[in-house]
Amino acid sequence: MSPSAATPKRSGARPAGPEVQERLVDAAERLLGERQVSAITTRDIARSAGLSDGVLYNYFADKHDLLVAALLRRYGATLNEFERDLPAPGTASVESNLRAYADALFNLVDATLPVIAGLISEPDLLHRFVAEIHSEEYGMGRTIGRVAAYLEAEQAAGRLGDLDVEAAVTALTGSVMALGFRRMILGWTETDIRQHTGRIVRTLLDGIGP
Amino acid sequence: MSPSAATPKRSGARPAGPEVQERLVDAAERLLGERQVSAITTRDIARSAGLSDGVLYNYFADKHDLLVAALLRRYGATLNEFERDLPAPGTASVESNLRAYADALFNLVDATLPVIAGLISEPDLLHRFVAEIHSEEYGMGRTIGRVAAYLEAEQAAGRLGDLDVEAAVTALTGSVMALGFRRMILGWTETDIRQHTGRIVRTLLDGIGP
Amino acid sequence: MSPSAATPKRSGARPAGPEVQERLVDAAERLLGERQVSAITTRDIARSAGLSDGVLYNYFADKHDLLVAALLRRYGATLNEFERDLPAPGTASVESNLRAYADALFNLVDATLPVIAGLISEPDLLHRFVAEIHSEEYGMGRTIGRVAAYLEAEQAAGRLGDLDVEAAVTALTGSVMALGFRRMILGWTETDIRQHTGRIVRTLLDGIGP
Amino acid sequence: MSPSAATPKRSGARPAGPEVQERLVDAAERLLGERQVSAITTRDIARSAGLSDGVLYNYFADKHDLLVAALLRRYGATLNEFERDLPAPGTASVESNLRAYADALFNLVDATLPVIAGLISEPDLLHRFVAEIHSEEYGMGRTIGRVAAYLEAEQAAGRLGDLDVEAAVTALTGSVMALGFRRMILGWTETDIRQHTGRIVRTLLDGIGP
DNA sequence: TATGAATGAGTCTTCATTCAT
DNA sequence: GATGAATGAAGACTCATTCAT
Repeated sequence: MSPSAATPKRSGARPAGPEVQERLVDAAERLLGERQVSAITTRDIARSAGLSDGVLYNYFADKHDLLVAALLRRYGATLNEFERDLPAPGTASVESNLRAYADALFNLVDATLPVIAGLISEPDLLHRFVAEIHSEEYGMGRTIGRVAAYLEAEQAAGRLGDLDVEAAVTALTGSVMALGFRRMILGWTETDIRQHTGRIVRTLLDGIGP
Repeated sequence: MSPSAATPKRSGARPAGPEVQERLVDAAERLLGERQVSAITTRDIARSAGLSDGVLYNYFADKHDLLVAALLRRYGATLNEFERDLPAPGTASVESNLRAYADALFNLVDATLPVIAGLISEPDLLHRFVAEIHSEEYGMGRTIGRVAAYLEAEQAAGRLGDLDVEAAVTALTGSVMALGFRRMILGWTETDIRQHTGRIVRTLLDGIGP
Repeated sequence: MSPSAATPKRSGARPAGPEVQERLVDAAERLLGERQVSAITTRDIARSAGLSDGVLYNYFADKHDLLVAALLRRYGATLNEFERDLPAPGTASVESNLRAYADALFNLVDATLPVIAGLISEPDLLHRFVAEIHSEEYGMGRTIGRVAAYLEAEQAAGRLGDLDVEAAVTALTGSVMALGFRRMILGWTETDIRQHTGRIVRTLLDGIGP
Repeated sequence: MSPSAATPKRSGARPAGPEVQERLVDAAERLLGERQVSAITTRDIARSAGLSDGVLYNYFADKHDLLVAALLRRYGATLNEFERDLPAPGTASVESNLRAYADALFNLVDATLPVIAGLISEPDLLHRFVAEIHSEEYGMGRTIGRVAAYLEAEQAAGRLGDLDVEAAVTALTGSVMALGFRRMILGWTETDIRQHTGRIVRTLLDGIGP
């Protein structure tokens, strides 16, 4: 006969390990990786954190508040991941470096897009998230900054032409976003994607003019 | 006999004007422009159409069925809008033409992105929509096809270099998508955008290589 | 996109064939044979009769009224079926005759039980049906009467002992009802049943006393 | 966050008394005695238990789950009732013992029939109930087993003839079921019934053969 | 401070019944 | 008389949030 009535089991010891607040964010972050924001319930989070349904309200104003925290951490981690192993200007060839950048950007987009997308259907959440992101040093700016810095360095080193850095960054990141959408909506595979990034980098380098 | 027993209280006149089915789609489409898919309830639609709660089920299998219809119409209209006034190959300059294409693509993205994004958190709806879109002559293919056709024509006419059409299309549409996101998330204005498309087109034409 | 809006198609000619009332009852009776009473909607009936949703209310007070009519007809037909081919007293052997009666009773029960059962969950319907049945010459009485008459005749002819006819009838019909339940709930097959009726008849004839 | 947003308005004291789960089953069981299964709504149960609409889902998978629990308890109680005070083989006279059995069986049938009948129009519920019943030691088998055991013992003791136990059990239980139907449908009184059981037992003992 | 049972508004969906045409 | 679109009450179920313990 289903669940059963749980008699308040005062388990004596308080939950060991990391702070409750952190465990909640951990759990939320984990769930964020598994399903859509809108499919995550407060109970899911509590269960996943091994905590009770109500604690959440001792540390966060409401569900969204917790979710924003998790979103932020998740995004930060993804960003760190992105920044690891980016090739330095001047090394190898510009083309292979740009390909590495494109691949890294794709990973970033691939990890971020579903979350952003999920957020869009929760306007309130989205707003809080964006506000939070701007007040921190996260944000589009940071990513874009890295790409821009690389391009500028290569340009200074004469390995690139006289370019409009901002536009070039937009073109590169945008192309990669388009691929992310195709993967999400049309079901493209990693191989489809990887092959495409190479061609995009070539096209950007050569230009399409006569 | 369970669920029913509602006496239709004829509230004066029978709802005049366009067919009910159409009014429902109208209402849904209108709401789609105002809020996220997930925030639209069947009651909202009925109220907004000036009809009763249940009508919807006389014309559509379920809520999603109606929503897909609205989505399709909205998307179709946007697509038609996009295709109107695209410059013909060979006319004016390639650069100004590409700028026109970029602007049109931005409008398309700007109108579509929020919807697509909203759909992502409703897998069922997304699937039905994508299926429907592919079975019609809508779809990414149609847009991309137009851009590709233009590029090929200009290339054949010698007004463009020896380009990788598919990659070029991805770069162009992707860049525009990136702008769409900035508008959506960072609140960029139309002017910010318009100015940027010009620079992107230039960059694509010239390439960033040395 | 689902059903579609039907513009009132005044089809000119009025529905040909039997009276509308009768066609409704026909349809209802047909559906009664296919599903539970509670799963039959007025729309189902109208569709099945090839008539419009509303006509029903021109001939019957409400849905139940129509259903009772259908139930009555169905029951009457089943009863006629039962009475056809019953062996006459004095022919063949008493045992084979009783077996024939038992089989016929089983068919009656098998056809009636699900309907009765379905009715039980619609108290209102059940009451109207029972009232109607009593005011007609249908009813348990008629069936029981036939069995009783047979037993009395055989008894008068000396082919049966000095029996309590009413109790004997109850035992026979009841046994058969028990089989009906087993079929319905435990999924017994016709063969299981047929074999059992023979043993029951034997037992009734011989008695279980020492 | 779509569906929710209800502020738990603590209506004074937390519901005192027995466990909530039990109160729900109590309420459901009570309602089962008052109306047909199909006429019981989740809200009815909650109201009747003095609890809020949603609690039910904290303890049961769905409405049917709760209903099956109530059904099971009701049936179990009825079964225990039945088994209490059944005469032992060898005591008193076989006839009076059989009459005691018949009366007990009638009580069982009288309490069970409406429920079983009600279940028939709820196939899903019926299946879950039957499955549950078979997996336990309830079930037709248990009742039938008791009657069969009695008959076999008396037969071994020479107080009954050489009988077909299974058929005899069917005849006895069936007769009693027939009485149950008459009570339910024709409104027979307890006295009508009691008098009839005696005659049925006599008839079964003596047989109707010449 | 943590617990987790209880709350109840809100969601989608069904269908008997009415009535303008 | 016949049509069938429209009505809207009612049903099962979900889940963010509160608060006595």
